[in-house]
Amino acid sequence: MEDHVLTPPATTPDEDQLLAEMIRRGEVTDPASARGKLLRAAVELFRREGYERTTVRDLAAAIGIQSGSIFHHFRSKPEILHAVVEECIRITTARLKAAAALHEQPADQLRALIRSELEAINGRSADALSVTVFEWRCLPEASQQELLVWRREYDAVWMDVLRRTRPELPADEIFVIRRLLMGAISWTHTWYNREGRLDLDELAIRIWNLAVPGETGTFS
Amino acid sequence: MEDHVLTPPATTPDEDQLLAEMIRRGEVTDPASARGKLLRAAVELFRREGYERTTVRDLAAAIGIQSGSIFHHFRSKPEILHAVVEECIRITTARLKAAAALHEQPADQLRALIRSELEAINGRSADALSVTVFEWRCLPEASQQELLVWRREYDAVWMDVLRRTRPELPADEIFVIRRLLMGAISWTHTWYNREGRLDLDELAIRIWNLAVPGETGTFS
DNA sequence: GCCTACAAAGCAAGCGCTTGGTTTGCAAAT
DNA sequence: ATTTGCAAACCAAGCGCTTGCTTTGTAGGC
Repeated sequence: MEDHVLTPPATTPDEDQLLAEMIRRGEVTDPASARGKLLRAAVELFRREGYERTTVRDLAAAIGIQSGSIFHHFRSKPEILHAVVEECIRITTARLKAAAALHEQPADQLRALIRSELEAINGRSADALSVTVFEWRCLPEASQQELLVWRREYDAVWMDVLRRTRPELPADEIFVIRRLLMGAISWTHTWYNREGRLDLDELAIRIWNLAVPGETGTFS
Repeated sequence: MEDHVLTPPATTPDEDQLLAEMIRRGEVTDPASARGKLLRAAVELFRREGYERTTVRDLAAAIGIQSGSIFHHFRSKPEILHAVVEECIRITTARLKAAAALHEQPADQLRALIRSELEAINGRSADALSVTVFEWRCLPEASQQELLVWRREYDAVWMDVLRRTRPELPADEIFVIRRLLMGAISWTHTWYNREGRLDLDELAIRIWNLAVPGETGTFS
C-alpha cells in the first residue's frame, strides 16, 4: 500500500482486491455462498422496494428457494437488514481508509476521501449504501446502537483529515464543513449519472474546491 | 410585498400570513377541519415511523376515531400520503416564490432561496418535507407523475435565480451547482440544531458563499 | 449416521378496507 | 318555537388477504 517505488500512487484503491481480502479474513460474507446470494438479493430488493415492502417471500423467490428456508440462514427479517447494513459500513470504511492511505498530504487525502465517498454512493455498492441510509430507521433500536459504533469510526477518518487540511479553523467550523460536504456528496445519488459527461474524478475536484480555497477557490 | 417605503424589506417572508391566504383560497386544507387534523397526524406518524409502518389504526387512534372512519375522509391509504406530499410542495413552493420576491438583485434573491429552503427543512414544516422526500417512492406511480409537475415548478424558481446570479456559467454548470447546494441544504436536517449557536441566517450565508464567490469567496 | 440445506404446509397476527347502522349539526318547513 | 329532513361524521364488527415465522419431513454429501 506504501510501495510507491514499484507502483505509482493511484487516485483510487483497488476495490476488488480489498474486498477479496476482507472475505478471506471473514469480515464480510462470501457472495458465492448461499448467505451471500441472499444478502445480495436483499440489497437489491430493499433498495428498489424498501425494506418494509419487501417480503420474505419476495426474497426467497429472488434466489429460488422457499420462504421458510430463509430462516435457516437468518433468525428473523430484521437480522437480514442488520447484516446488509453492517457489511456495507465495514466495506465502505475499509475503502475510505485505503483511499486516505494512498496519499501523504492532507489536501490530497481529502480529495481521495471525497472521491471514495462519491464512489461508494454512485459506484457498484451504491445500492447497499442507499439501503443503509434510507432503511436505517427500520432497524431495531439495539441494532442501531451496535452499528453506530462502526459509523463513528467512519466519521473519525473524515474529521482527522479535515482538521489537518484546515488547521486554522476551529473544531465547530470543521464540523459544519464536513456536514455540508457530506450533504453535497450524498445527494449526488439522486441526480448523478455515470453515463453522462461529468466523470467522478472531475466531480470530486469540484467538491474539493469548496472545502479547500487556495488555488482555484470556487466552482467552475 | 413591494412597499419598501413603509416596511423595510424582510429577510424572510411572513409564513403564517402566507399560509392563511392559501387556506382561504382553498389551496391547502384548513388544519382546524377533521381532514386537516388527520393530515397533521399523518405527517407526524409518517415521519417518525415511516409510511409503511404506520397503519390506518395508528392514524385513527392519533386523532381519536375508529380506523374505519378514516375512509370517510380518504378513499385509500395512498391517497393520504398523496395529500400530505401535495400540500407540502404547494406550501414550500409558495414560500420560495415569496422569498425571491422580497429582493431585486439576483444574488440577494439567491440568499433568500437558500434561507427559505433551510427554513423548510429545519423549520416548523420540516416533518412534512421529510415525508415528501423519504416516502416519495411509496407513492403510486400515477401520484408521482402528477406531483412531479409541482416539483418542476419549484426547481424552475431556483434555476432562474441561479442563471441570473452567475450569467457567465453554462447551463450544465448551473445544474451541478444547484444539485450540490440542494444536497448541502437537505442534509442539514440530519445534523442542524436550532437550539445550537449557529443560526439559520448565518448558515444560509455560509452556503451562499459557496455559490457566489465574489466578496468573501469561501467558508469561514 | 449425522449435519447441512432445503421443501411443503400451515399458523397466528395484523393488514387495508367494507359494511350497516348510529350520532350529530344545522337549516328549512311548519 | 318546534319539528322535520338530511348529509356529514363516526362507530362496531369483521372480511379477505398477506405477513413473518414455525414445524415437520427429507435428499444428499461427508
